[in-house]
Amino acid sequence: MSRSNPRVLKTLERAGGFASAQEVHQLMQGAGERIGLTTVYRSLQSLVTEEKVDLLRRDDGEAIYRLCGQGHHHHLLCKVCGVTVEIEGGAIEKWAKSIAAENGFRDVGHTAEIFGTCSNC
Amino acid sequence: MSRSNPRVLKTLERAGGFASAQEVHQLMQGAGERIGLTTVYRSLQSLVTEEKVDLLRRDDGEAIYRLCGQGHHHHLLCKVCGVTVEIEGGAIEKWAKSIAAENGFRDVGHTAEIFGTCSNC
DNA sequence: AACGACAATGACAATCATTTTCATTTCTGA
DNA sequence: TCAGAAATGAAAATGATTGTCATTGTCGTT
Repeated sequence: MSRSNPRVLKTLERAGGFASAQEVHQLMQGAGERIGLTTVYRSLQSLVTEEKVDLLRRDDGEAIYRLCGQGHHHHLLCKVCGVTVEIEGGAIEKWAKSIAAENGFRDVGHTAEIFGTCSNC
Repeated sequence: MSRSNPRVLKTLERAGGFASAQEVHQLMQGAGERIGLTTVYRSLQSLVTEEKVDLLRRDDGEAIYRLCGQGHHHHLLCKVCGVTVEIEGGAIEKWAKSIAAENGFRDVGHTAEIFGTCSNC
């Protein structure tokens, strides 16, 4: 049931661990690999589900996929140059859990991102 | 040359200072205002340029617009029935500020959402 | 080898937010 | 009032992403 095509993962690595689905597809086509765009999308989705890859967004909303370390974390993003820093979210985890409990919610997840201007920009 | 229609800004305020272009448009239509989707988009773009409004992204890539300088809040969302609860984010504000400071970031903003299953579902 | 069940694939169509086009309407200043 | 600029919005275009579905590959069993 693992739809995460290893060739897609390889290509993402070759791309520097940071590319959009369309770019991964073009890279593979350019390298002579025969693969459909649909399959690239499906593989990337599986990789995200398996938490082997991170799903972020370009400024124009296009999805970009990035190799990342294991575990759940959050991002600090520079709006100017696009650099991202993975950060610990221990405080957030606790906050989300307690808020959810107060309101009787179950099976909770959360998202949190911080964005600003980094020291170089 | 100010294409930032004040009715759009008003509506964004009415929406709690946090909505997508499509939602703003629907709100205005629902309120009986005659306005085209194109104009809503153009107005929101201008508001972003004028830095009266912040442009963020939903998880699915849809653009969401947020009033700047506004004390904002966060949401607790039920994935089943869609009910949302506005929540206080004091802890998050502090967390975001300190993380940003540690990494030398300026002009920081953030997003945070919690989702799960509410007590009725 | 031949079969069947089922997962994987990909060409193509559909969806949906957003942008572009362009004709029409509204404003504004002389 | 009139001309030109700006604003508006309906409809078409765009582009990323998802859905459909027929075909192909894989694998365990006879």
